[in-house]
Amino acid sequence: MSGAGEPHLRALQLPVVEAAQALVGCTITHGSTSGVIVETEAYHDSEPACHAFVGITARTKTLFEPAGVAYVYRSYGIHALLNVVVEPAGVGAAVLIRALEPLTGADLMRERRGREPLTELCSGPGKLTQALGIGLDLNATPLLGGPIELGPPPPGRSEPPLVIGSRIGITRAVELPWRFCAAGSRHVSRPWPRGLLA
DNA sequence: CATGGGATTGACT
DNA sequence: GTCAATCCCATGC
Repeated sequence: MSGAGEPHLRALQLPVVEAAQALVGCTITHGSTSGVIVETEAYHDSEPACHAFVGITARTKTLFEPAGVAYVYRSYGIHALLNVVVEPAGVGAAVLIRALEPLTGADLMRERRGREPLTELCSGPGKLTQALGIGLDLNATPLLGGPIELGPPPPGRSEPPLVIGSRIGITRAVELPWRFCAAGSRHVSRPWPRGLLA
C-alpha cells in the first residue's frame, strides 16, 4: 500500500518533521469527542529534547514502535500528553499534538473541563487529552482502528498555511524550528511565534 | 533505594 | 508577571 492518498495516512509514512506538518488539519477522535489538529511539534531521538534521546527504556519503548501508535505519557505528574508515533520501528520519533479545534462533543468536553470558551477547550497538550478523555491507559494503542482514531481532514476544508516556530516548554534543542501551527487559528496553545510561513 | 526533573496548567501577586 | 501541584521514571549512590 504505497502512495496513500489521504493526508493522515501519508503523514504516517513521512519523516517526523514533515509528518508534524502533514498532521495539521487532520482529525483526532475519541468516543463522541473529536477535533481538528491545529498545532503540533516534532520530536526525534537524535536531539536531546526528545524522550527517546536516552534510548529504549520502560518509558520510551512506545516511541520506537512502528508508525501509527499513540504515545501517551504523564507530564508534571498531572497531565497526559498525546503523541503520534512515526518513522520505522527502531527509530524513536513522534509528533506531539499540542492543540485541537473542537469538532464534535464540545458539550462533553465542557463537562470534563468546566465551562470554557470553545477556543480554550483544547488549546494545549494537557487540555485536549482531558477534553477528549484520553488517559495513560491508551499508551501504545493503534491510531488506526484503535480507541483513539486518527482521521483525514473534515470534508471541504482546505489545508491551512502553517506558521513555524520553536518548541514550547523545553530546555534543550530549543533552537530547532519544529513547532507548526495552522495560520490564523484561534485554538492554538499560544499565539504563533514570529510568523514564518510554510 | 533516594532523589531530581519535567514536551503543563491554573491560580494568584 | 510568579509559583505550586503531583507522580512517573531516569539516574546515581
